[in-house]
Parts: sequence; C-alpha cells; structure tokens
Amino acid sequence: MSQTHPVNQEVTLSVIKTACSNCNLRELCLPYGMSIDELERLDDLVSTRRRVKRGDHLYRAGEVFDAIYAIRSGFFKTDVLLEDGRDQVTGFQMAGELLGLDGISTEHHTCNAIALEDSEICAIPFSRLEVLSREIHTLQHHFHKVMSREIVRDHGVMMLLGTMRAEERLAAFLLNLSQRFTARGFSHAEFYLRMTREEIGSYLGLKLETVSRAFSRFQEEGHIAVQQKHIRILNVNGLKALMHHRAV
Amino acid sequence: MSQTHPVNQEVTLSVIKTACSNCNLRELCLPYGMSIDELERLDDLVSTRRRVKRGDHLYRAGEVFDAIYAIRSGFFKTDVLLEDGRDQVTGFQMAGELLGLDGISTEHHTCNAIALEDSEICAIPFSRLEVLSREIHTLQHHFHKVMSREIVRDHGVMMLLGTMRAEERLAAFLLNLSQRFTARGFSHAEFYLRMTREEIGSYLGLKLETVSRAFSRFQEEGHIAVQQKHIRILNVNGLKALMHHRAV
DNA sequence: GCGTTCGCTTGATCCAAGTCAACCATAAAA
DNA sequence: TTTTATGGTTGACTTGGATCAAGCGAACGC
Repeated sequence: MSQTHPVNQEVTLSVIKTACSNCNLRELCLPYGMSIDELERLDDLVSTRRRVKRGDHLYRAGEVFDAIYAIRSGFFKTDVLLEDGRDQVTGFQMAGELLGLDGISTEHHTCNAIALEDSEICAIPFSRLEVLSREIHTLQHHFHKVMSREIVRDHGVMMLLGTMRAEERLAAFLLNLSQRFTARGFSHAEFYLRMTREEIGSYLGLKLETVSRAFSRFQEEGHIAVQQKHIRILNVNGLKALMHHRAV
Repeated sequence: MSQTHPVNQEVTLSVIKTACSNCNLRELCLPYGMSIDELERLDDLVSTRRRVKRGDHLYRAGEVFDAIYAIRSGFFKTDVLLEDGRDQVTGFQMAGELLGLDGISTEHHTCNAIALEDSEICAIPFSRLEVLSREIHTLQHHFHKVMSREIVRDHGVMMLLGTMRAEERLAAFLLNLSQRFTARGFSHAEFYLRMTREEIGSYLGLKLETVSRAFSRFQEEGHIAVQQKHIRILNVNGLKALMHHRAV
C-alpha cells in the first residue's frame, strides 16, 4: 500500500474510530462501566474488525471456537440444526450484542451465525479476554453479567415457546424488538424487520402462515401497521395486553 | 454446644468431608480440572453447606442474588412466573450442577429454585468466586464453560419446544435424564422421576394428560416400563428413533 | 421492460394436543 | 382400618395452528 502521509493519517483516524474507547455502542456492549484507562487496554484486544455481507456466515456450527464477536453494526440470526434436518432460529442479534458465547463450553461453535444485512463485527479473542478480565474487575464482572443475561433471555424464550399462543408470541416478539431499537436510539414505534416471516416463525415455534395471519390480525385490530417488512406500532398497550391475553 | 474433645474431632471430620477437595462430585462440579493446591483454596470459599427440605425454596424470584449454589445431593426444579399467573419449569437440576447463574445479570434471582427431594447444597458467595477466579485460571475458565454450557442447554430446550412434537419431547427428556444419571454413576436404564407429570409437562410445554398418554404409548410399544415414578428404559435406540421421528 | 423468483397473504381442510370429565392408585391422615 | 388427598390414567370432544394450495406484489437479473 501507499505510504504517503495523508494515507497514513487516514489509517490512524480509522484505527481510532474502531477502538472501543470511541465506540458509540460502548454503553451497550462489553466496555460498559469501564474507565478510560481500562478502555484503552480493551482497545488492544478488540482491534480486529470484520465485514460480513448479508447472507454470509460469521461462523458455523462445529467450527473451532476462539473468539466472541461484538456486533458493531448490522443484524444477525443464530440457528441450530438438528441431525434429522430440522432447524430453529435461536436468536436475532443487533448492534452492541455479543455472538458466540455458546462456543466457550465445548470450544466449538454450536450454532450458525448469519448476517441478515451487511454488518460489521469486532472479534474478541477469548483467551485474551480471559487474561484481561483477570486484571480488570469491571470487565470480568460485566462479562459475567452478559453471559447471565443471555441465560435469562433464553428462559424468556422458553417461557414464550412453552406457554404462549401464537398471537401472544408475536406480540412479545414485536415489543422486544421495539425495546431493543429504543435502547439504540431508534424509534420505538417504527422499524424495518430484517428477517423473513419464516425466520420469525422458526424463532417463535410457528409456521410462516401463522405469523402472517397474526400480523394481519394485529393490523385489522389497529395495533400495528404492516407493509411488508416495515412495521409501525400504533398501540403499544394493546400489544402488551395481547401478550397476556389468556392466563391459562 | 459441648466442647469435649470427641465432639471437636467430629466437627473437624465433618468439615473435611464437606470440602470440595474431598467431594466425590468434584469432576462434575465447579472444581473440575483444578489441582490439589487450588482445590484447597476453593474449599475456603465453599464452606457453607445447607439442607433444603423437599418442597422448600432454595431461593425465590426477586430476592437479592449474592451466591450461586452447587447441588451436593438431591434434586431441584427452577421455575419462572409470568405476570399473568402462567408459570413454566425452566429446568431440573441434580447433584454436581449449579443453580443461580441467572441472578448474576440483575443481581436478583429471576426464577424460583425448589427442592424436589430433601437436598443439600453448597453456597458459593459470588463476589468471592470472582476474586478467586482471577487468581486461579482453571477455575475462571471452567466457570465460563459452565455458564456457556447452560446457554447451550437452553438452546436445546428451545429446539425441543419449537420443533418437536409431544412424543419426541418426552423421548428427548428421558434420554437426557438417563444420560445425566449415568454420568453420576447410576443406572442409565432405571431411575425414579423426582417430578410429577405436571412438572414434566410444564418443562416440555405440554399438559400433564399428554405426558401421561405419551408414557402409556411408550410402554405399549415396549420402549419403557413405567410404574408411577419408576422408569425402566427397555429400548434406548427405540427412544432415540422416536426423538427424530418426523423430520417436518 | 419483462419474466422469474422470492416472500407474503389468504382460504379450506386436517390433526395433534388441549380441555373436560370420570375414575383409579398410592400414601398420608384420622 | 377407613378416609382423604394427591397424582396418574383414560376417554370423548374441541380447537389452534399446521398443512395444502392458490394467488399476489416487489425486487432482481437479463
């Protein structure tokens, strides 16, 4: 590459921009709660940035695990494949969230992570994260919290799959998305779905037709406005009520 | 209490017996992979042993979290209660397994842990565990693996709830129990269920009648012998086949 | 600009599991 | 020993969501 001064400057700028210490997601992501000095030590670790094009795998089930990934921008899904060919989407991840925690257990990834739009991720080599988290207490503690939060989230999904009916599931799903978009500074009431009806259905344990019908019903009842993947929430409380419709 | 010599000796003996370094579950539990010296440092931490009677809570959702618990003996369930009164069993835990990991995230427990038989647990103060795991790399790494394993387990349950039909779920459940009993040195083919049909159903997202019917069907087909809570597995491969019966 | 593809919607029908109800078995209480 | 309570089984019926099928609209490649 050219080594002229202007280009070097540009490279430097770009490096600064990719550092955790300057990342506008740091309050959502791994750096949460860390001091300026501590952040600079984390920057060292998280130097590798990578683009993942829509439809491409970030990692695949079975591959050796050596890093977790923070989503810098974009949108992912994770899915698990059963031996008999059935598969299920286990989660949708957006900016500031971590991918790959499931791989720590066996040192192999146990699911596929696929970009649903062109995305950018920060790779965090796991063994180095363990070293650093021995030294930075806040990092250690926050990492534990993030793992625990993932467990709590999964319990919520189990609850949804085990006790809720179709419309309740979809209402819960929309409210969850809305809440996560809000946390990222986007509108809570209007967003684009990055995933298909089939992927939503897979995640919610429903068929795509059922998802589609539920969307139509919500629209008829004035809770939301749907136009393909564009969703506007017209009545949050209506959705919340729907979510707990039938206490069986 | 009496301070005579024999009694003191008994106390000492009892303390030695409760230490991780002498625990016969150490290969299944938190101490996995630790050296003798390291184990002795862990012993300090895990000094509190507690009995929990059948039906009693180890902790309740909403309580402040300050420790995780290793099951020394016995059997637990965890369940989550939704605002609208619905609840679901999120897991069954047996000797050597950890309880309470969900509480790290918010510093409050997010589920109830209830003993299904008279049990004994070791309390592990969490902040002290974090301190020690900064010093003992194997402890740190193993703890991360345990948390990750919990995430992978939950994905398995999501898979089960999202894609499997009733008989497949129950077959998977029985095989899972069998495998965990085996890992603890018990028969893989014969065991007592500690939970009711209703609790199994709640965990599997089914009604108790459906669970009961599936048991009867498995018995008719010669896969298992059921007598109340006593289960004998007669045909493991039959169950495995059942588990992947319909690749929809 | 046009055909092809992919994702979505909607309708008709079907079935697995839920619901309701009766009854049985075991264990604890009286 | 009988009574009561709790948990389990089984049958008859209902239903929510799956399945099958047709058609539509937007996006993309040629």
